[in-house]
Amino acid sequence: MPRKARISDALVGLMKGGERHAWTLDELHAELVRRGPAGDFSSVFRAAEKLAGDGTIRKILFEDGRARFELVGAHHDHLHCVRCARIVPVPCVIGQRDILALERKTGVAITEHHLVLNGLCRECRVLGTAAEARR
Amino acid sequence: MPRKARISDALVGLMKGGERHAWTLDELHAELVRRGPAGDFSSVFRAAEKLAGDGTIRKILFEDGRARFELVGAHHDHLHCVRCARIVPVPCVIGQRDILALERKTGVAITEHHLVLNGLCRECRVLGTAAEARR
DNA sequence: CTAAGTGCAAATCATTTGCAACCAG
DNA sequence: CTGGTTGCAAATGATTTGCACTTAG
Repeated sequence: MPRKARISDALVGLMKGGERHAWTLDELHAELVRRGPAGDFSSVFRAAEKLAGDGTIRKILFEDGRARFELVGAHHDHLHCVRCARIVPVPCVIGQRDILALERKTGVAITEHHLVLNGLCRECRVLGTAAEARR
Repeated sequence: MPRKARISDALVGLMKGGERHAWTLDELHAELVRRGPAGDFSSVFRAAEKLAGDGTIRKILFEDGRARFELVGAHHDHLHCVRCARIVPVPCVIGQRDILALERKTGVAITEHHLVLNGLCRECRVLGTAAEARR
């Protein structure tokens, strides 16, 4: 192994910090610049891609068209807060039973799922009303 | 209302044709060119955006990073076939009960969801094996 | 007339790639 | 040395926008 993967390590560090659950490349890069290790955007991109290849982190695409990265861990789904745009992990609401029933009914074979719930996170729910969120 | 929205009409026609469930802009444009009305790509884009604004169609983003448009109708979820890349509508497996339980448990407020199942559509399941799909 | 619809070219946005410079083992 | 890592610049790919032109009402 030649040269230390300073950016990769920093990324994992950030993500383990728990300040956010899912990070865009911009957020990762900005935070790296702010916190010190700096680094070029493309290096952040490559480090993230590599970590995703390793299986250390996972890349997910949301409706806003930007990819986000999160640490790989127990399966969970995501709430995309329409107010603060933050991604919040929530326990999975889809049962294996539901999947099996669907496979039987439709003839498809399912290997994984990706559920995004849109709404308000706990913090924003307190600040705004549900009606406001629908605007 | 000045001038007839020839492209918009053609798009709705295509989508009602049912040849596909969800269309990328490229697919819509290509089909328009092939079938006759032709039209510029940006016009297709604008017509689709407008229809989406109307509520006639819906825009969805998938993991491959391209937006797709589908007619608005009864709620359903989507199977993204990992073999033929086609989007297939499937009945929704998420119960209102599950959502309510999640809201109560986590304190979030959910207004809608977007579930993508990855796997094999019925046709591809016959051609390939599930093992092949996991590669 | 007049405003929505259209075409063409150019701009944007987020990513992705090419390539030369670097450096721990 | 060597091959993974980095920075900088330039290329992509999909989408979006600016602007002048067209045409149904």
